[in-house]
Amino acid sequence: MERGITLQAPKAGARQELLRAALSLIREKGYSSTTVDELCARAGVTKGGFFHHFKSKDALAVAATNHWSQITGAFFETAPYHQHSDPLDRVLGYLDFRKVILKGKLAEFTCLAGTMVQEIYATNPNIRAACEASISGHAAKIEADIAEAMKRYRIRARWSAESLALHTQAVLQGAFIMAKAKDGAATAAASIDHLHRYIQLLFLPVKYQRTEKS
Amino acid sequence: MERGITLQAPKAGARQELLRAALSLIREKGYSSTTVDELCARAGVTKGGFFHHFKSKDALAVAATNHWSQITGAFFETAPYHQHSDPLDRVLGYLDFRKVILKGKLAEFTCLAGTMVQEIYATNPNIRAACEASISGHAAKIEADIAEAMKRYRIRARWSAESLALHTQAVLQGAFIMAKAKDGAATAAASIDHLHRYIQLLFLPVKYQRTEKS
DNA sequence: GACAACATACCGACCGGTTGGTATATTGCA
DNA sequence: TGCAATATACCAACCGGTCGGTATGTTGTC
Repeated sequence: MERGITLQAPKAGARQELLRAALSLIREKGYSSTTVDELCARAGVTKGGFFHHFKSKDALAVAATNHWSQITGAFFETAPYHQHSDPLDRVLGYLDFRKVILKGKLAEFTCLAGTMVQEIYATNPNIRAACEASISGHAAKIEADIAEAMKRYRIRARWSAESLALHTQAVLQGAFIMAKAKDGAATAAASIDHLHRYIQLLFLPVKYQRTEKS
Repeated sequence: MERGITLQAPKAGARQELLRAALSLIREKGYSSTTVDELCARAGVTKGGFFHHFKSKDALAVAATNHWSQITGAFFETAPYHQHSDPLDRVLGYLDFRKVILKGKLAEFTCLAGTMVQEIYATNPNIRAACEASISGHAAKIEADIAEAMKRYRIRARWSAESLALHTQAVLQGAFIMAKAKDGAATAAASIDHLHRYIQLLFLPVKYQRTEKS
């Protein structure tokens, strides 16, 4: 009896709530300056609950990164740019979409994996591997569209679909750093524009090149 | 009396040695997980020495970032690509040079400001400002060459020299993240290649476009 | 269907070690 | 003598992690 009214209830279970807390806190202040107590407080979970679900703070980081891959995977999967039949339009539409996303606080559009890997690449192989999987996994989705576009437009070039896909991720990660340094997304948006223009130039048939004033 | 043999002596003074230690340690493991004791140990300085020269760990971070700006400023100032008389060659030569630099351990070619800003952008305005100044200051050098190249080749475009210069920095910062995630510089080098190709495409006169198979 | 046995989820006080920082010598040079 | 530079000893707060314990299922057995 007394079903009990749970104050600041972990609606989705303590584990899910801890993962959610990890995503926001780590994106705000990085991994190592995020404390377990902070994570517990934001998740509405006690310390005992934390270590019941995760054997260490590092283990949570790995789980949070995998969770991040899932969340973002689903997010981009349902994004509107997938409707284009032309694969090149999908690639360019992806970039447009990423530009539209640059709204609100920095921690809301920034990448968990890119933020974390900077701090832990040399000290925590497990987290690093999870970050690598997250970034490469996302790049693979774009790579598929790029490869299809190369086939359709009969592009034979020195660069590969894979390297261009990874380059898009590098530009985005770099754009996030610039946004953090400049405390605003304007430079990041401009960088995405440059990348957009680059890909257009790579795919534009010769006869059309330069006609639109770069 | 007892002059004492100073083991691992700070040859260049404690302050300089602490700055040097900060550059290497922060690039290896990030800012917040670098401890004052570690910094002292690597610099061969005691804790009292540390707080004699810097009033806090944060103050050291600001000083180290400014020191970083100086070091890198001097380093690129004397790099060989400045010898080109054509400003576009200097811009492209800069990128070639950055690619050549990608040697050794990750912490040896990675950017201090880009690494640190990710962790502290929301929590430490002073350090963030120092990082911003470092990155923007470096970009300004490249911007000058880009602007000169635009004038010489009579480029009138939607993008500005400033935005392209900042884009080069975004690409480099992103490339560093990819290098850390992938634990190797190959992807970073490929990304610089893409940027190199982009700038060539932007500046290539119409008649030559596409003849070199992108 | 009752009850013992076990598993899962969660709690919060507590621990040993670490952290950034301070207080207080000691040294060496102008 | 005076002052900058360096060293030693120490602190209080904080950190990740442990531990004994409770409440609530779930399962197997007769």
